Amino acid sequence: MEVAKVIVDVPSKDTDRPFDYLIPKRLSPWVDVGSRVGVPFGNRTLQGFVVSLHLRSEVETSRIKEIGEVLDFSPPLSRELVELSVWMKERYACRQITVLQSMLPTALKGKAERYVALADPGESSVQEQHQHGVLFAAAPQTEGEQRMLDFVKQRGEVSLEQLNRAFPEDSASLKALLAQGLLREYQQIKDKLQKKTMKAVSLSIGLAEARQALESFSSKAQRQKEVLSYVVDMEAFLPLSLQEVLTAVGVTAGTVKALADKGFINIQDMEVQRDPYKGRSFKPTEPLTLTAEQEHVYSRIVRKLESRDHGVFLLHGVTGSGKTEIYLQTIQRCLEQERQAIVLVPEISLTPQMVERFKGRFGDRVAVMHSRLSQGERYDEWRKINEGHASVVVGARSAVFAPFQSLGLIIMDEEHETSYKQEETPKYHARDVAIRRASQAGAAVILGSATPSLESYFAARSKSQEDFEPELLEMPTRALGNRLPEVRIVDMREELKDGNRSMFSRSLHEALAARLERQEQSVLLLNRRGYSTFVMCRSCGYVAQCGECDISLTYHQKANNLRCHYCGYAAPAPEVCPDCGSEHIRYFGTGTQRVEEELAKLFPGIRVIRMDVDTTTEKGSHEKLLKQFREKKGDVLLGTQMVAKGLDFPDVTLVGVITADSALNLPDFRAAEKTFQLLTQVAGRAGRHHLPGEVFIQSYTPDHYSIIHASGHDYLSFVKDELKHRKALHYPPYCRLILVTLSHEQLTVLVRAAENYAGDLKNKADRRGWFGSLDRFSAEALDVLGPVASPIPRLKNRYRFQCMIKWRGNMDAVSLVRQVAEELQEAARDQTLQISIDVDPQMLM
DNA sequence: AGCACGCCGACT
DNA sequence: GTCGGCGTGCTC
Repeated sequence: MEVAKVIVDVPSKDTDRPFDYLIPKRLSPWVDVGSRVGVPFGNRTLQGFVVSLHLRSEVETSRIKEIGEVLDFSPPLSRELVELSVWMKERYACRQITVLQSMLPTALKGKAERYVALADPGESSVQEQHQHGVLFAAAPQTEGEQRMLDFVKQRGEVSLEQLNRAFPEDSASLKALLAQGLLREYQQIKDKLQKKTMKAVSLSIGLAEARQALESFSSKAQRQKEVLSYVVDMEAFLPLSLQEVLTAVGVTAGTVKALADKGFINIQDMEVQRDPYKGRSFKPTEPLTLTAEQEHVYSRIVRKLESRDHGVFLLHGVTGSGKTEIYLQTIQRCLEQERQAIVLVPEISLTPQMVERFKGRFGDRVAVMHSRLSQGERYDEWRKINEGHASVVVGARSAVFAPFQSLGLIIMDEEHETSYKQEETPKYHARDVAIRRASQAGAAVILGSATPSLESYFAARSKSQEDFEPELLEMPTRALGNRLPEVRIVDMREELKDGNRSMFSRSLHEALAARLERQEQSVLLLNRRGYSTFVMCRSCGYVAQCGECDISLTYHQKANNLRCHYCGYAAPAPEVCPDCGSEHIRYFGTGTQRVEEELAKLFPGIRVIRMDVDTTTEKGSHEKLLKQFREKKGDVLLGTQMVAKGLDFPDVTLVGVITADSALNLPDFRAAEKTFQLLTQVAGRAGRHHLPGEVFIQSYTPDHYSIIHASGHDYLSFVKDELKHRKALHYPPYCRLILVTLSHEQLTVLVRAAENYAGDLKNKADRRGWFGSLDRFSAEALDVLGPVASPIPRLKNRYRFQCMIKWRGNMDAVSLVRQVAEELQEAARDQTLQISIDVDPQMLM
């Protein structure tokens, strides 16, 4: 193996291909596919990933450089993941380096740092000396140079940054020393984050000796004596963290340091594994006896596991049917085969409760990964997996890249959740990546949901030519045998007609009152999406908007300001209309804060726990609020979607949805599906245990099929109705979508570019015989819609236009769309024209 | 993405 | 005459 192909850390079109590097002998044992390396590129040093090894290169020998350094003891990526990155780059039309980078914790995103060190004595600039005609030993010319040279000599090597700090404004000396060949400069990749270390205290003398020493302390060093006495007392727990000693004894670090200087104790840096769940104990659990229904499902999956073949299951189980127990027991089988398992969970439902179920069954072998962890914590969990100390990972989207060596099972809970789609590049869908990865590894996939996405369900049912055909497993009954709660739809138009202008219908009001009386708990859901509080002047119609993004500003009561949700712009809330000066400026929209106020008015003394983006920004606050509610410190849990996800409260007997249809009117073809999923999910929240539950859905469009079927817990009927709509309007699952968004600072330039794009694409597709209406009965078809202004027409001072591509068949639509985009960018010769491609978009607004 | 190379304006 | 503007092209 002489040559390595390396993808370097430059995310641009021209560099999105492997570059060849020689592997120097000294590094060859460390270089493998998946290695992270530092390589010279142009005149700088970059991080890169080895994607393949070869005996020779096609590139002219004189141009090839050597790999500079290998950055890890063992490759952070496996061959399997490198292969997966190639697939992802093509499928999602993005750069391979962005994919590779997103497979690793950000701590491993190294950047080059420049260093200065003494030059090797033999290599001093002999050449220059001869040019001067005399041979002389190179020596510093000025006092400044001498001082700098001594500085470097003392330290061995100094980062350029450090040197500049020590000798500000003296780049002349550095330049001279480099030119004379006394110093040399080089670059090294430095990781963003190091392993965490901790100051640890331990005894440096024997225990008996220490006890004796305690007697002889002078009265002047009483504090030191206390410290030593504490350390002796805690002898069984050595080494102690310095921090712990300081707080326990109540002294400063100086005191402990003095004690160390006297030779009684020593203080060292110790590497610590950050365990975010440290200090929490998890009650071990035993496998439960499966019901007949669960047993059936379980054995189907296990048979697949035993075969070690790839297979996908769609597990459609109603809330409470015991899907989690299926997960746990199939993982158990997987581990018995010496294979590992990934459990994907939507970010929002990755609560301690959730983690507990897995830690309880599999203990320390479980690693947890989610965005609430700090960068360092995530790195530690990742290392735990990479070093083979964990064999189960529970995590959000990106856990699909967990570095397991022999993966046996990937479970995706709440399969329909939109958060599985990453909205930043690479814009991948974890479901599709999971299936791809599993097929490479010969692993099984379980997609679990009470309300599977139409795409997955359709694929499972129709055995279509889609790229995956999950086997459908049904679990229609609740494991504990209790009934699904009764759901009542309340027609809010009737309420209004009868003069009730409150946001609570009379029946929900009554039901709430009854719960308060019986001291049972309630959950209230406000689906605020697309319904945020905005500011409008009733006199002139002025609406406060963000000047950069053309988006209505949202009112935040706590800070009393207006904010743009897209770019973060904030301005103080006006008291009079900035346009006409009128005082009739009003804040519109029903936010959780307003509901909370109204509740307090209607039910004095009511204890409301409010959960929304505003109250859950702090780390851990989400969990804290839920814990409070579980401990019955609140009568009502009020919140946005996040209260709907996977929560399980025994004493909740009432669930109220304040406005069911606020999401229904959004310009999104999945609006009905999302409404159905949300309602079904909240409906499942009530009465999971001994107490019967009741659900109220308030709506202004109570006849809508998504609301009616959700109230009947009738997934199949919903699917039937929804598929009819999708088919008629040519939407997934009857075709696939690609959303292309173009943006530019100047509207006219943008419009022309967008029109060119759509035109070029149509022409190219036509030439290949693909272009045509999806109406026509043909296996392959591609339609281009637009260009139109994006639902967010301006963002961060850039106008945005989009084209929607609908297509079906086995064609490579993505690469066509990408190719046309690249050609347009090339032709436009305009760096400021941006084109972004979203394959299988989830967010259309 | 950077960074060098390269060809035209306002200054010592 | 030179310093420097940023357009274009390359990086194994």
